[in-house]
Amino acid sequence: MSNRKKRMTKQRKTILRVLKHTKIHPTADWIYEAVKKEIPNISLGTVYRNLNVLAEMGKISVLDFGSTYSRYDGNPANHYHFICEKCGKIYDIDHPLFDIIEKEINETSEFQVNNHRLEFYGLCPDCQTKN
Amino acid sequence: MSNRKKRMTKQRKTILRVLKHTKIHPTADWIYEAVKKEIPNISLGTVYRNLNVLAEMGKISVLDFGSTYSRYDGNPANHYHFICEKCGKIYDIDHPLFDIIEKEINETSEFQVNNHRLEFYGLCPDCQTKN
DNA sequence: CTATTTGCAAACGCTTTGCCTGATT
DNA sequence: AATCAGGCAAAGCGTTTGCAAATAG
Repeated sequence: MSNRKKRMTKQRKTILRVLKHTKIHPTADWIYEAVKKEIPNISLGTVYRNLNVLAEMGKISVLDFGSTYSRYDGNPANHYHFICEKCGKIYDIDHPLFDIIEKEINETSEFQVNNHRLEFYGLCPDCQTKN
Repeated sequence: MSNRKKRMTKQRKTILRVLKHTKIHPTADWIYEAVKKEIPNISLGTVYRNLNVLAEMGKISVLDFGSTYSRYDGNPANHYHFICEKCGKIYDIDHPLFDIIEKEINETSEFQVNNHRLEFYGLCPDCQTKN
Protein backbone atom coordinates (compact mmCIF):
# COMPACT_ATOMS: atom_id res chain seq x y z
CA MET A 1 0.00 0.00 0.00
CA SER A 2 2.53 2.55 1.12
CA ASN A 3 5.17 1.47 -1.37
CA ARG A 4 3.02 1.33 -4.46
CA LYS A 5 3.48 3.78 -7.25
CA LYS A 6 1.45 6.94 -6.80
CA ARG A 7 -0.08 8.85 -9.65
CA MET A 8 -0.49 12.57 -9.53
CA THR A 9 -4.03 12.87 -10.77
CA LYS A 10 -5.83 16.11 -11.28
CA GLN A 11 -7.83 15.43 -8.13
CA ARG A 12 -4.81 14.70 -5.99
CA LYS A 13 -2.91 17.72 -7.27
CA THR A 14 -5.82 20.04 -6.67
CA ILE A 15 -6.44 18.79 -3.14
CA LEU A 16 -2.79 19.26 -2.29
CA ARG A 17 -2.67 22.73 -3.77
CA VAL A 18 -5.81 23.86 -2.01
CA LEU A 19 -4.50 22.59 1.29
CA LYS A 20 -1.09 24.17 0.80
CA HIS A 21 -2.70 27.52 0.13
CA THR A 22 -4.79 27.86 3.21
CA LYS A 23 -3.83 28.38 6.80
CA ILE A 24 -7.12 27.44 8.38
CA HIS A 25 -6.44 23.73 8.93
CA PRO A 26 -9.63 22.74 7.18
CA THR A 27 -11.84 19.70 7.53
CA ALA A 28 -12.23 17.17 4.75
CA ASP A 29 -15.59 18.65 3.95
CA TRP A 30 -14.22 22.16 3.59
CA ILE A 31 -11.58 20.83 1.20
CA TYR A 32 -14.26 18.96 -0.70
CA GLU A 33 -16.28 22.14 -1.18
CA ALA A 34 -13.20 24.10 -2.23
CA VAL A 35 -12.02 21.52 -4.74
CA LYS A 36 -15.52 21.15 -6.14
CA LYS A 37 -15.24 24.65 -7.54
CA GLU A 38 -12.55 23.36 -9.89
CA ILE A 39 -13.66 19.77 -10.27
CA PRO A 40 -17.43 19.88 -9.83
CA ASN A 41 -17.99 16.14 -9.99
CA ILE A 42 -15.31 15.12 -7.50
CA SER A 43 -16.64 12.92 -4.73
CA LEU A 44 -16.12 13.19 -1.00
CA GLY A 45 -14.71 9.67 -0.95
CA THR A 46 -11.97 10.73 -3.33
CA VAL A 47 -11.09 13.64 -1.06
CA TYR A 48 -10.77 11.34 1.93
CA ARG A 49 -8.77 8.79 0.00
CA ASN A 50 -6.37 11.41 -1.26
CA LEU A 51 -5.93 13.08 2.08
CA ASN A 52 -4.91 9.71 3.48
CA VAL A 53 -2.54 9.09 0.59
CA LEU A 54 -0.98 12.53 0.90
CA ALA A 55 -0.51 12.05 4.62
CA GLU A 56 1.08 8.66 3.96
CA MET A 57 3.44 10.31 1.53
CA GLY A 58 4.34 12.84 4.19
CA LYS A 59 3.15 15.81 2.16
CA ILE A 60 0.50 16.87 4.65
CA SER A 61 -0.35 16.11 8.24
CA VAL A 62 -3.51 15.16 10.03
CA LEU A 63 -4.67 16.66 13.30
CA ASP A 64 -6.91 14.42 15.32
CA PHE A 65 -7.57 10.82 16.00
CA GLY A 66 -10.28 10.57 13.40
CA SER A 67 -12.86 7.99 14.29
CA THR A 68 -10.86 6.07 16.83
CA TYR A 69 -12.20 5.43 20.28
CA SER A 70 -12.36 8.03 22.97
CA ARG A 71 -10.39 7.14 26.06
CA TYR A 72 -11.55 7.95 29.55
CA ASP A 73 -9.37 8.87 32.48
CA GLY A 74 -10.41 8.55 36.12
CA ASN A 75 -8.00 11.31 37.02
CA PRO A 76 -9.53 14.68 36.21
CA ALA A 77 -6.45 16.65 37.23
CA ASN A 78 -4.17 18.10 34.60
CA HIS A 79 -1.50 15.69 33.53
CA TYR A 80 0.19 14.49 30.39
CA HIS A 81 0.00 11.19 28.59
CA PHE A 82 2.53 8.92 27.04
CA ILE A 83 1.24 6.65 24.29
CA CYS A 84 3.32 3.64 23.39
CA GLU A 85 3.59 3.28 19.63
CA LYS A 86 4.14 -0.46 19.90
CA CYS A 87 1.66 -1.80 22.44
CA GLY A 88 -0.76 1.13 22.41
CA LYS A 89 -0.87 1.50 26.19
CA ILE A 90 -1.44 4.95 27.60
CA TYR A 91 0.54 6.05 30.63
CA ASP A 92 0.29 9.10 32.85
CA ILE A 93 3.20 11.45 32.97
CA ASP A 94 3.46 13.67 36.00
CA HIS A 95 5.87 16.39 35.26
CA PRO A 96 5.74 20.01 36.33
CA LEU A 97 6.01 21.44 32.83
CA PHE A 98 2.60 23.03 32.87
CA ASP A 99 3.38 26.47 34.20
CA ILE A 100 6.63 26.79 32.33
CA ILE A 101 5.10 25.96 28.96
CA GLU A 102 2.10 28.24 29.27
CA LYS A 103 4.19 31.07 30.62
CA GLU A 104 6.60 30.73 27.73
CA ILE A 105 3.89 30.97 25.08
CA ASN A 106 2.03 33.73 26.86
CA GLU A 107 5.20 35.77 26.96
CA THR A 108 6.38 35.17 23.41
CA SER A 109 3.12 35.36 21.44
CA GLU A 110 -0.06 37.38 21.26
CA PHE A 111 -2.15 34.39 22.21
CA GLN A 112 -3.76 34.16 25.62
CA VAL A 113 -3.23 30.57 26.69
CA ASN A 114 -5.70 29.17 29.19
CA ASN A 115 -4.88 25.52 28.83
CA HIS A 116 -2.82 23.09 26.88
CA ARG A 117 -2.62 19.46 26.02
CA LEU A 118 0.56 17.51 25.58
CA GLU A 119 1.05 13.94 24.49
CA PHE A 120 4.19 11.96 24.02
CA TYR A 121 4.70 9.08 21.63
CA GLY A 122 7.43 6.49 21.74
CA LEU A 123 8.30 3.22 23.42
CA CYS A 124 7.29 2.30 26.94
CA PRO A 125 9.81 0.53 29.19
CA ASP A 126 8.34 -2.91 28.44
CA CYS A 127 8.49 -2.48 24.70
CA GLN A 128 12.03 -1.12 24.79
CA THR A 129 13.36 -4.38 26.17
CA LYS A 130 11.04 -6.99 24.65
CA ASN A 131 12.73 -7.52 21.32
CA MET B 1 -28.32 20.41 31.67
CA SER B 2 -25.10 20.96 33.56
CA ASN B 3 -26.76 22.49 36.59
CA ARG B 4 -29.43 19.89 37.13
CA LYS B 5 -29.32 17.69 40.14
CA LYS B 6 -27.36 14.51 39.55
CA ARG B 7 -28.30 11.25 41.15
CA MET B 8 -25.76 8.71 42.14
CA THR B 9 -27.30 5.59 40.73
CA LYS B 10 -25.84 2.13 40.97
CA GLN B 11 -24.78 2.34 37.34
CA ARG B 12 -23.08 5.71 37.69
CA LYS B 13 -21.30 4.69 40.88
CA THR B 14 -20.04 1.47 39.36
CA ILE B 15 -18.78 3.16 36.22
CA LEU B 16 -16.94 5.74 38.28
CA ARG B 17 -15.43 3.13 40.59
CA VAL B 18 -14.28 0.93 37.73
CA LEU B 19 -12.68 3.90 36.02
CA LYS B 20 -11.00 5.12 39.19
CA HIS B 21 -9.49 1.71 39.77
CA THR B 22 -7.75 1.24 36.46
CA LYS B 23 -4.79 2.98 34.97
CA ILE B 24 -5.27 1.86 31.41
CA HIS B 25 -7.37 4.81 30.19
CA PRO B 26 -10.02 2.50 28.82
CA THR B 27 -12.49 2.93 26.00
CA ALA B 28 -16.21 3.12 26.64
CA ASP B 29 -16.56 -0.42 25.45
CA TRP B 30 -13.96 -1.74 27.87
CA ILE B 31 -15.80 0.00 30.70
CA TYR B 32 -19.05 -1.45 29.44
CA GLU B 33 -17.64 -4.98 29.55
CA ALA B 34 -16.17 -4.45 33.02
CA VAL B 35 -19.34 -3.00 34.50
CA LYS B 36 -21.44 -5.73 32.92
CA LYS B 37 -19.81 -8.22 35.28
CA GLU B 38 -21.56 -6.46 38.14
CA ILE B 39 -24.65 -5.19 36.34
CA PRO B 40 -25.23 -7.70 33.55
CA ASN B 41 -28.13 -5.90 31.93
CA ILE B 42 -26.53 -2.46 31.73
CA SER B 43 -26.60 -0.95 28.26
CA LEU B 44 -23.82 0.66 26.31
CA GLY B 45 -25.90 3.80 25.93
CA THR B 46 -26.01 4.15 29.70
CA VAL B 47 -22.25 3.86 29.89
CA TYR B 48 -21.80 6.61 27.32
CA ARG B 49 -24.37 8.84 29.00
CA ASN B 50 -22.73 8.43 32.37
CA LEU B 51 -19.25 9.01 31.10
CA ASN B 52 -20.45 12.29 29.68
CA VAL B 53 -22.18 13.20 32.92
CA LEU B 54 -19.13 12.31 35.02
CA ALA B 55 -16.92 14.36 32.75
CA GLU B 56 -19.35 17.28 33.03
CA MET B 57 -19.17 16.96 36.79
CA GLY B 58 -15.40 17.07 36.58
CA LYS B 59 -14.95 13.66 38.14
CA ILE B 60 -13.23 12.14 35.14
CA SER B 61 -11.65 13.42 31.98
CA VAL B 62 -11.97 12.50 28.37
CA LEU B 63 -9.07 12.13 25.99
CA ASP B 64 -10.25 13.20 22.61
CA PHE B 65 -10.31 16.32 20.55
CA GLY B 66 -13.73 17.67 21.28
CA SER B 67 -14.50 17.90 17.62
CA THR B 68 -15.31 14.80 15.67
CA TYR B 69 -13.85 16.20 12.49
CA SER B 70 -10.31 15.56 11.48
CA ARG B 71 -8.37 18.63 10.49
CA TYR B 72 -5.75 18.60 7.77
CA ASP B 73 -2.61 20.65 7.64
CA GLY B 74 -0.66 21.42 4.50
CA ASN B 75 2.48 21.79 6.55
CA PRO B 76 3.91 18.37 7.35
CA ALA B 77 6.74 19.76 9.50
CA ASN B 78 6.54 19.57 13.26
CA HIS B 79 4.83 22.52 14.80
CA TYR B 80 2.30 23.30 17.49
CA HIS B 81 -1.25 24.53 17.27
CA PHE B 82 -3.24 27.12 19.10
CA ILE B 83 -6.99 26.60 19.14
CA CYS B 84 -9.15 29.60 19.98
CA GLU B 85 -11.86 28.61 22.43
CA LYS B 86 -14.12 31.38 21.22
CA CYS B 87 -13.95 31.43 17.43
CA GLY B 88 -12.59 27.92 16.92
CA LYS B 89 -9.81 29.01 14.57
CA ILE B 90 -6.61 27.00 14.58
CA TYR B 91 -3.29 28.81 14.38
CA ASP B 92 0.24 27.57 13.96
CA ILE B 93 2.71 28.21 16.73
CA ASP B 94 6.35 28.12 15.84
CA HIS B 95 8.35 27.86 18.96
CA PRO B 96 11.54 25.95 19.56
CA LEU B 97 10.24 23.95 22.50
CA PHE B 98 10.47 20.63 20.76
CA ASP B 99 13.94 19.53 21.70
CA ILE B 100 13.72 20.88 25.23
CA ILE B 101 10.50 19.08 26.01
CA GLU B 102 11.52 15.71 24.62
CA LYS B 103 14.91 15.91 26.24
CA GLU B 104 13.34 16.71 29.56
CA ILE B 105 11.02 13.70 29.50
CA ASN B 106 13.68 11.38 28.13
CA GLU B 107 15.95 12.34 30.97
CA THR B 108 13.44 12.18 33.80
CA SER B 109 11.43 9.08 32.92
CA GLU B 110 11.90 5.56 31.62
CA PHE B 111 9.93 6.33 28.49
CA GLN B 112 11.64 6.64 25.15
CA VAL B 113 10.03 9.62 23.50
CA ASN B 114 10.11 9.72 19.71
CA ASN B 115 7.56 12.41 19.13
CA HIS B 116 5.09 14.62 20.88
CA ARG B 117 2.02 16.64 20.21
CA LEU B 118 1.20 19.89 21.92
CA GLU B 119 -1.86 22.04 21.61
CA PHE B 120 -2.75 25.27 23.29
CA TYR B 121 -6.22 26.52 24.10
CA GLY B 122 -7.22 30.06 24.88
CA LEU B 123 -8.12 33.30 23.17
CA CYS B 124 -6.64 34.47 19.91
CA PRO B 125 -5.70 38.14 19.53
CA ASP B 126 -8.94 39.00 17.73
CA CYS B 127 -11.14 37.43 20.37
CA GLN B 128 -9.24 39.05 23.20
CA THR B 129 -10.20 42.52 22.03
CA LYS B 130 -13.62 41.90 20.49
CA ASN B 131 -14.96 41.61 24.00
C1' DC C 1 -1.67 -1.96 -21.98
C1' DT C 2 -2.62 -2.40 -17.00
C1' DA C 3 -2.29 -1.01 -12.45
C1' DT C 4 -3.96 2.82 -10.11
C1' DT C 5 -7.69 6.05 -9.26
C1' DT C 6 -12.33 7.79 -9.49
C1' DG C 7 -17.40 8.37 -8.54
C1' DC C 8 -21.09 6.50 -6.43
C1' DA C 9 -23.38 4.52 -2.81
C1' DA C 10 -23.58 1.44 0.69
C1' DA C 11 -21.34 -0.08 4.78
C1' DC C 12 -18.76 0.92 9.09
C1' DG C 13 -18.10 1.90 13.87
C1' DC C 14 -18.33 4.80 17.58
C1' DT C 15 -21.52 7.75 19.81
C1' DT C 16 -25.88 10.03 20.63
C1' DT C 17 -30.81 10.21 21.09
C1' DG C 18 -35.95 9.22 21.37
C1' DC C 19 -39.12 6.83 23.77
C1' DC C 20 -41.03 4.77 27.42
C1' DT C 21 -40.48 2.36 31.78
C1' DG C 22 -38.25 2.26 36.23
C1' DA C 23 -35.80 4.36 40.09
C1' DT C 24 -34.54 8.17 43.27
C1' DT C 25 -35.35 12.02 46.21
C1' DA D 1 -45.51 13.19 43.19
C1' DA D 2 -42.04 15.00 40.30
C1' DT D 3 -37.87 14.48 38.21
C1' DC D 4 -34.02 12.11 36.75
C1' DA D 5 -31.88 7.80 34.90
C1' DG D 6 -31.96 3.36 32.53
C1' DG D 7 -32.71 -0.02 28.67
C1' DC D 8 -33.36 -0.73 24.06
C1' DA D 9 -33.04 0.19 19.44
C1' DA D 10 -32.65 3.34 15.86
C1' DA D 11 -30.56 7.28 14.08
C1' DG D 12 -26.36 10.28 13.44
C1' DC D 13 -22.25 11.34 11.41
C1' DG D 14 -17.62 11.46 9.84
C1' DT D 15 -15.01 8.17 7.45
C1' DT D 16 -14.02 3.96 4.83
C1' DT D 17 -14.76 0.61 1.21
C1' DG D 18 -16.49 -2.43 -2.80
C1' DC D 19 -17.12 -2.18 -7.48
C1' DA D 20 -17.28 -1.05 -12.29
C1' DA D 21 -15.72 2.54 -15.30
C1' DA D 22 -12.10 5.88 -16.32
C1' DT D 23 -7.36 7.27 -16.69
C1' DA D 24 -2.39 8.13 -15.89
C1' DG D 25 2.10 6.59 -17.13
